[in-house]
Amino acid sequence: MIRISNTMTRTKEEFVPLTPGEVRMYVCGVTVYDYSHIGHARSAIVFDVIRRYLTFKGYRVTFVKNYTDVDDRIIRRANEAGVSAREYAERFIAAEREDMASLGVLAPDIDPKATEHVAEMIELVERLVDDGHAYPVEGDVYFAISSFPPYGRLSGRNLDELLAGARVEVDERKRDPRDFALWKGAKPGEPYWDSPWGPGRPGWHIECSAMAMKYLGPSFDLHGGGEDLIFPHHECEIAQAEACTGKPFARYWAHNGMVNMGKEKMSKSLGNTLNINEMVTRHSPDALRLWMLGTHYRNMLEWSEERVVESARALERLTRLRHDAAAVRAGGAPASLPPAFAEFRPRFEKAMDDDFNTPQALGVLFDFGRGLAEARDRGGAPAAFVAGVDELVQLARVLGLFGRDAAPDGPPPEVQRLLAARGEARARRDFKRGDEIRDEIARLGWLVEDTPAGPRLTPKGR
RNA sequence: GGCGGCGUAGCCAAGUGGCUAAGGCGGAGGUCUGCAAAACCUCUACUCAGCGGUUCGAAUCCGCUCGCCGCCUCCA
Repeated sequence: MIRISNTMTRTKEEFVPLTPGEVRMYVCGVTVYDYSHIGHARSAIVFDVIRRYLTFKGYRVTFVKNYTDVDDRIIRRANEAGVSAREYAERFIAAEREDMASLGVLAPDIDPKATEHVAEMIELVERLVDDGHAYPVEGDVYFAISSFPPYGRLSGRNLDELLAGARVEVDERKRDPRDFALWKGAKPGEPYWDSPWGPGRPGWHIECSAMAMKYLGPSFDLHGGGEDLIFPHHECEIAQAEACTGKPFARYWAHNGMVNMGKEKMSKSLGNTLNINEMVTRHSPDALRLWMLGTHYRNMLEWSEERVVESARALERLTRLRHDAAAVRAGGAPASLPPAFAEFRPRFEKAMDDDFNTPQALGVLFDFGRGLAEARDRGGAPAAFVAGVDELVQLARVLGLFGRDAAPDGPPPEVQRLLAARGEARARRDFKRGDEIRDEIARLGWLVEDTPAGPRLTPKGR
């Protein structure tokens, strides 16, 4: 049984999908006006892991993640750059896809763009207007908050507090200052679509309601995103969707914590971001992922290059096991998982079942790793060791780690030649020469270690 | 001001009523080695921000205090 923290109820609840054996989930993607940063990476990795785990548990998962490709900032920056908004957005959509692939994040089943669903949004707005939930004013359309009493439930605020809040913008044309835009009339120089209210473009919130319902139906299982989207974005999504269909929108709401730079949230508006494309040149995707998953997804995570380096170091112990297993795999017949290693999968699942507790799940993996290393050093049954490593890798892959095969490239002939020469020198007990050759091999990028079974070559930086 | 969250070892971080307070990094000692590296073993929080309270029993529940963060505006 999977339990999940539901932002809507603020409790951990048993996860029961609407259709047995099937999960439909929607996650809010990025607004594509700049490169994606570490904060976006966290959200992506968190929901990637949730998706992978649900799949691992046997659910048929449909995963939708959108692109917001029309927005004030896209338009402004595209104008500055002298290209169309569409062209500008496409550039960053391509970059985002590359970034996600480089992080080992699985592509969504569907990744709809807002601009390709304007018709659905117009239809949704029309229905809201017809039903008295929305009203047009001079080419704009606003959602009438007073027509939807549950507004504020997700974020835990009541309508009076919102009014009292100092930062509600005053717009005389709105009936109520808390009303929000569903449709924005086009200003000169802006891209637009024709609508019953004149040329314009959709508001931000409406796109997610429209696309989620188009691909997942009026009611679906899990809606995710960063916790900074709870209000107003997700609140508005609910209002639009439920006012329109009269059906409950998402059953469970999951929100990931922010990545902080120092004490402050990393965000594009604060200008303190670290882009993914730069980070993946400095750190392996697995190190970044291990670092992120070492903190529960709902907690704040402070950026620290040192922590990532530590994670890379921790990872090496497990990576070593993979290499060692690969080295002996060729030898014997495959074995089934020995009983000594049977405890780890249930422990792993127990951790993950409890609101996707990746820090605890990783603890299990490291315990497993210790057990395997011990078995390896004891000698004995290599096939059992290999079977154990296979199990470990399977579990790690549920977290998106070890996506690439261990099969290392063999050492180049030059390195092999040097290794043989070193062996001869050492046999003569000419350790000085041996050490020189070891340094030479190191310069070629390979680490030499002497084990009871002979020298072992490992490519550096793995 | 309103709403939500956090404060656990040198650092990071699980644990949210009762076995020895996970795991990672770092540190100390040991085994192995020509040396090294790696690996393995042992040790590294009598204590969970502070103070009260509830309870047979609390890091875990309640209250207060202190410190920090997020949202209330675009934001993953």
